Amino acid sequence: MASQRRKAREEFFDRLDQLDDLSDSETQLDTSSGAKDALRPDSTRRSTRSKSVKPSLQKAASSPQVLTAPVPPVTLLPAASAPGRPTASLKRARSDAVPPSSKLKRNAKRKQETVVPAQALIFPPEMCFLFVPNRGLTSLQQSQIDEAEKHGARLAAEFSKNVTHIVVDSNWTLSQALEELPDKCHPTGITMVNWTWVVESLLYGLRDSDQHRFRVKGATGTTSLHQTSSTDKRPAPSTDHDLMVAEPKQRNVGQTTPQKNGRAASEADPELSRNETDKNAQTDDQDELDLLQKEMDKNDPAIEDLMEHDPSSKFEGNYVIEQSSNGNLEHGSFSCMNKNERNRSSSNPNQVTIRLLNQMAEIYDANTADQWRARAFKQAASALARQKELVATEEQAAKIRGIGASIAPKIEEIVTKGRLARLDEANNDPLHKTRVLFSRVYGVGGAQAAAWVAAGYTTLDDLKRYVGLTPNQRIGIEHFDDFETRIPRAEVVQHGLIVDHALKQTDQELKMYIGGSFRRGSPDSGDIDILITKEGAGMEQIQTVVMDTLIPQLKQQGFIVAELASGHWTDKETPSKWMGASVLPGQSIWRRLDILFVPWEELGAALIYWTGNDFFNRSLRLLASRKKMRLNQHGL
DNA sequence: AGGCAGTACTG
DNA sequence: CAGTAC
DNA sequence: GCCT
Repeated sequence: MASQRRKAREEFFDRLDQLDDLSDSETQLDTSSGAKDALRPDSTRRSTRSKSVKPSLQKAASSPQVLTAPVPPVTLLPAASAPGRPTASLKRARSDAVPPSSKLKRNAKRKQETVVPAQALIFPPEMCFLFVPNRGLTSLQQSQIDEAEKHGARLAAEFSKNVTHIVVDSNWTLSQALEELPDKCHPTGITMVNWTWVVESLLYGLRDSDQHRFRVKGATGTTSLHQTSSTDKRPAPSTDHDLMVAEPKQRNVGQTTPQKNGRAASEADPELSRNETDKNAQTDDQDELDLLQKEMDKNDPAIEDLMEHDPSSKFEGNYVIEQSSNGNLEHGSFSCMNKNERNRSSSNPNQVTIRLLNQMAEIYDANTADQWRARAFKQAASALARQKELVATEEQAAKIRGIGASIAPKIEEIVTKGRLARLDEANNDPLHKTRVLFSRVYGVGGAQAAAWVAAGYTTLDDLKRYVGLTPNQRIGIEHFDDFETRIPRAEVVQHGLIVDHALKQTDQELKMYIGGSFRRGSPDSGDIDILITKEGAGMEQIQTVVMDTLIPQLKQQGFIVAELASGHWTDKETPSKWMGASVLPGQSIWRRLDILFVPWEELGAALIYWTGNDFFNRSLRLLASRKKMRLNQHGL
């Protein structure tokens, strides 16, 4: 029995290995494949969590290390450099060597590494930074500069010929920055970047400075002030595949990624379905990012090495056998088996339809009894998001998986009339609208919203006066707009840095990962998910450190402004997460922050879960359950 | 007709 | 436990 | 509401 189960699990992983082949070294799929070895060893350990690690778990326990091995550890966020492209790293680990091509590059760094032991050189020695301003810095900025220095940054006290990079406070404009510089200085040929560039480089390795998000406010990118990035790329051309995250999605829009069976690919982002602002995302970054990607692929032979060493090929046989013995599990039924589909958001011709369908979903979502109908609308919308052509007729629509007899005509209606009667109907019903509004409050669902509407409340202000609010709901109302505002990627990084900074003061060995849509490469996120782990540590240990030290410290410094849920100890269970809100210094907008306590052995499963997206997770779990297994955030 | 992911936290 | 969130 |  036990061996059967093990075998079944092996097969499951073989399928995941197979996915490596389908996956495109970006987003969810490689996360799962990279994490799978960590996941593999034990599923029952939850009950034995506090016991010592069994020998069979060694692989799991060491897996993140293995993943990290080929790249120099980044001290600021040590773990960050590992699993971003787990597929790649895993493959490298399996072939037991750094690919020759990247060996060369890394050897070039060896010298400095001995000078700065245990530190990864991020900034090559020829770079010299002038920070603007360089006085009156916040302590956070100061610590970031220190960190940069530890990673090879040379700092200039004032402007000189040696300066290669001028790093400007992200809130400063170009003209403000220029005022800080000596009159005569005309920084031609000097790269001007904003603070984010340094921060992201610290986190993920040297970033290409020639990207929009690193541009100094008010700079036009092509001025003489903004040198091209070629000099940046030379010293460390391959840093990108050390990322813990996918690059922002839009970059690959131009790439064609043929589907296995003509059918559309993965489900859409939750972001996509929940928030249409996503869809207007930076078109202007696309070309740039696309070019960057091509450039990197071209410049980085390591990528080809990885392809050659692709281990998935050896599982081909298994895959075929399994398929024939499991006819039901037709490949196309599981979105988690599909390659990530890019080319959705901005360029999708079905945008209007998608938006309206998602509004339908939101309406049904506000009604607990209609959760499945809501789910169907969301899935239909995400199916449309994968279409490359406009779906205009009922017949076209009905052919798409996930769109059936009821939604298909609605799609035609939307395309021909530009509106959906059923939706207008709901929107014209004030009670309906109010219910939807209320259910958007954090801590309020369909049941509560309906009850309040029934009780005659009509506005959020009404609710504020209502005494029966839970503390969380009150926060949800007070910060209704805050929590609905998307968080730019750069700000997610800032939150991560602050947490990491506090973390390091507590225990150098604590590691953190930013998960969620950030990890999938989204240009913005709805909330911030931070996983905290430590080699060899169990849930209790992480929980204790975080709750006793980290959270209080972050509260004290005014970063954490609210606690929404922090769990409680029971006989058997250790709290596994903390949920709350944080604010960046000098800002006022509250952000939803989740901190997850991840036992070292569960890192693989946790990364799968907390990278998502939702549809991917649900699909993968469904697949597991069809195979008589269960997948959750702790393991398989 | 029955399933649709699986778990954690609050009150 | 129901409701809510992830 | 869709799929099996």
